[in-house]
Amino acid sequence: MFSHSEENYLKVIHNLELTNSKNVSTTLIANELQTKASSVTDMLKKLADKKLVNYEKYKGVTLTKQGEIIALNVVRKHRLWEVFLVDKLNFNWDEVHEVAEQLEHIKSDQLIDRLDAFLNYPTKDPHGDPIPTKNGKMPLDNSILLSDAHADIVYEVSCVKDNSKSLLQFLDKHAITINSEITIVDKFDFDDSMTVKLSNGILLTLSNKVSANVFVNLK
Amino acid sequence: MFSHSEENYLKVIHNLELTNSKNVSTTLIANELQTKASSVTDMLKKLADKKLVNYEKYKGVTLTKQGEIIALNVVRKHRLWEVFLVDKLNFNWDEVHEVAEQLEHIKSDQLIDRLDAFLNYPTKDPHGDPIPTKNGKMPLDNSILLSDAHADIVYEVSCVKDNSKSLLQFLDKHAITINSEITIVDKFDFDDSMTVKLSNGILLTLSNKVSANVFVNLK
DNA sequence: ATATATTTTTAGACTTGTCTAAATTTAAAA
DNA sequence: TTTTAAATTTAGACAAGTCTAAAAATATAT
Ligand SMILES: [Mn+2]
Ligand SMILES: [Mn+2]
Ligand SMILES: [Mn+2]
Ligand SMILES: [Mn+2]
Repeated sequence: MFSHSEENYLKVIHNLELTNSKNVSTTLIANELQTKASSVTDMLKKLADKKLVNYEKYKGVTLTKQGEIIALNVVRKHRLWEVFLVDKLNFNWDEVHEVAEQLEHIKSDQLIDRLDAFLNYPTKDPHGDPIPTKNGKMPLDNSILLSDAHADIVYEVSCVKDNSKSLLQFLDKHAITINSEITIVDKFDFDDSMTVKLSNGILLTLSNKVSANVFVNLK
Repeated sequence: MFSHSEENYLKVIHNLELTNSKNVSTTLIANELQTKASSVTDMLKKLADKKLVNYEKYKGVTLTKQGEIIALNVVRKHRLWEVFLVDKLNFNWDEVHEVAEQLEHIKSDQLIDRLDAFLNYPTKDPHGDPIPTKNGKMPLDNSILLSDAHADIVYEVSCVKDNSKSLLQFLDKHAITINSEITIVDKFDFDDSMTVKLSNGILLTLSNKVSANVFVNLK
């Protein structure tokens, strides 16, 4: 079994492997975990000893197969609990992260299997992120960023990249949720902002900061 | 906020205050927590520094008001999670303890309030133990041990004292659950065993070990 | 290519929670 | 009331996880 701390490191490394370059750097991990670079170095050595990461001094890390399996399992638990909190306990999608951050470390395969069944085998969490399967496969998704999407095509919101309260509450205010229909009406070079139309006909202007954090799919 | 370890100590001390004498001894705590007496002494000093226990060298401990509030909150969370596991995730009552032991440490008042509502404000856990209220009151119960009960009176099972798998599975096998109707037909001085009749008419002989671990109420 | 800045690692320390072994206190027995 | 036994505490150690400050390595800029 692995500690909360080890699990958090593995999860963050996995996350950074997806979004950033191949070899994840010490500082990136430190920022993500709100800790110090020296602490990260210490932990990377321990994880390397346990064959959970490939670590070479000054070169950053990658997860080993074993490390990835554990990371995906933590992500799976995190996202299943988020679904539980939103679907069953009526949490809002901007309120679930901190609690799921704790719940993801509960050790019981039976618990997760039954929770999965209770929730009707969801494939996405409340933020549109895919839930890894029991056998450690992360479902693929061919979404694109709204900021890279084209005008006059009907898309639907599939996922939010940034799970911060401020973005989630912003989207709430403008009635944009997962599966919302959205069409780009106009794009502005000056600041990369855009005007979009929602299914209820309402027109909105979104900054690049927003559109670069919302994934969409062809409807 | 308090650590898992501190919470476990407070919970166990609370438990021992109820079942044993007033001042809880170091060894009792050590046994209950599967740890060493010297570790307990160390922790008692820390808890005393934080004003959570009244501790005098060689004299054992009692919880302070503050300590009791925290202990009752942990017990509340433990028991609510047990209800969740049994009622919603179809766990058997002998399978929930270890998982609840972990879940009881999740920190979120909002989570517990909503879980409580989701479960319909239960007052007892799957083992018949009362669930402390949000404001730290432990509901009273005037149950008596089956071993102290009288013959030819109809009782109902209210609670099990021992939550071990072996007792719970024994009761399962003989279809004795919380709220089961039970009448003592005969008591035997020789080994303090007894013959009881269940509502379905079935007669059973129970050892003292069993009857001394089952609480009943007048029906 | 050399100097400067940034990143990463080491060295040494601290906290929490635990342990063993030895000393001390309290309780029980002779 | 001694003596013996049991319970409790102290002393000293260790692992996990973190930190600060300083050294070493790498990347960037002139
Ligand atoms: Mn976490
Ligand atoms: Mn999420
Ligand atoms: Mn616990
Ligand atoms: Mn219980």
